[in-house]
Amino acid sequence: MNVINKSGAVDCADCPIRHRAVCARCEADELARLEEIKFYRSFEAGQTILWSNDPVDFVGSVVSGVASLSQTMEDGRTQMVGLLLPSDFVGRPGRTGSPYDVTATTDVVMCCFRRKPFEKMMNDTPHIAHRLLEMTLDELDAAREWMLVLGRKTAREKIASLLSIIARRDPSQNLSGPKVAFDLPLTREAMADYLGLTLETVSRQMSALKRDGVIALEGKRRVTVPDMQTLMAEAGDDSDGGYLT
Amino acid sequence: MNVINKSGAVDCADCPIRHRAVCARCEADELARLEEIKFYRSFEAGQTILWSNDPVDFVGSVVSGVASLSQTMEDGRTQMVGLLLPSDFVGRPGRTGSPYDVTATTDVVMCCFRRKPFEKMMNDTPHIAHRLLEMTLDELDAAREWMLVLGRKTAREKIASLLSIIARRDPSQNLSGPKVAFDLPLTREAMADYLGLTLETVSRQMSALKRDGVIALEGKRRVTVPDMQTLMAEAGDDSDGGYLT
DNA sequence: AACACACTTTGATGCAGATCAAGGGACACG
DNA sequence: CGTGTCCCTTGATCTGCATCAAAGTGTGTT
Repeated sequence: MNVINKSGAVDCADCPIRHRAVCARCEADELARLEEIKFYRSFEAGQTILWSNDPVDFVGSVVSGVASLSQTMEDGRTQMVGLLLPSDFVGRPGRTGSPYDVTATTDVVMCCFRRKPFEKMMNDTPHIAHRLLEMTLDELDAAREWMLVLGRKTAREKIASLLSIIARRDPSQNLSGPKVAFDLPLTREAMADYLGLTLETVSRQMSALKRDGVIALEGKRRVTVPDMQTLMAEAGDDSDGGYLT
Repeated sequence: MNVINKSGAVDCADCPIRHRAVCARCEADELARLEEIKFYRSFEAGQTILWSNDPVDFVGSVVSGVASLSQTMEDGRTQMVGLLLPSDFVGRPGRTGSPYDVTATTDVVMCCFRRKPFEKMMNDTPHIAHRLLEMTLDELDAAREWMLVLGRKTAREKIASLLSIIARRDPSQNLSGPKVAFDLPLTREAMADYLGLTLETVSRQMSALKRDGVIALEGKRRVTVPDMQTLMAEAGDDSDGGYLT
């Protein structure tokens, strides 16, 4: 089912997510302890990383790629409830399973820790627990921002909001100029599941934003945003970055 | 604007939320330190507890009553993003403001801690930080469950979901029998803001659930649920409590 | 008792997005 | 080279909820 990453053990010091993941605050000796309980796993695009309520014996961080958390009702309606980008954490210390399905939407590499020793370390060292609290509070804020999108925004605003978020979190951006370009890591259907729409509506609104010059498309996935301010205005967000009063 | 609670200092040992709030895990000496930095504040129904992005110098717990977190767009559309019941925590250590408006929906009493000393205590004693992490993870799960409601459920299912949640969290329930009764702490408009609907739709669906015998109403606010299983089926949730596989 | 005010209900109509349906482009594979 | 599989786009129609409008209920005030 899952392929052990061929690159094998990477030194934490060289890790691309070293300064943003749950281990960001760890000292050298703490990293050494983490190295002992860590292992890498790779997942191909489309693979399920874990099923809701299935017990698992690890927690971990996304090192590269994009994964998604989703919930499905009995009749098949599904809602994505989180997008996991590099450095995001998977699993909940103290629980043996996730209430959501976790799926790789692109190829994904994860840095996993065996659950029991990880929980022990959380109790021993405050750095990990503090960082996890900080990350969880950030995720809660993101989830609440998303509730506004789901509950009150129009289809066009929803699409613009999703594109803004992806653009903002894309590491390959130089945010100096207003112009921005990136690859969508999601199919139209995944976008629909994230936005509470149908894939047809997503497609139509993408076409509309393109027709209106808010975005440009090369192929299906490559998106260019000529002016980020315009996109954010379409999203219904505060016109500025939103941090000035 | 705000009235200091006449009851003055309550002994933590007698506090009604002692075992569920952020202080749940504290030892006697830690409680003593908290007592030194705590104070009570009361708010009347409808009062704003704090405005989004306004700096505040305290964090705290809801002791009694119900408050709500909400976000508002420039054009006035608003979405409630959290319901704060007794024991829930308000504020984020390390930040001076909340990104949401916090409003009292009923009369509310809060147990507040001055920010700086509280943050210091979080660093000194792991009990508070651990409890806060646990509570934040629970809130994140609740927010994600709500995303499914907002994104994928019909108006009728949304109403049934809200009623289920309020019934489940109401402390005055004996959950032995299938029959349950409670007072709605929310106006139709507040329900609409929570569910991403208009107040007219909320009213219509309440009437429909009543007509169909799923709920009974005495006055506008008192709700009786003859059979909790039926209500949960209407909410589109797994027929059981949802914890058996 | 009469009125004001806040909240709720109900009815009539319109529209955004869902649903149903068909077809197009890119890529893999025999 | 043809065929299958994914993914995406576009069109036609339908429908659930929003919107606009009016009237009902309960509570406090004078």
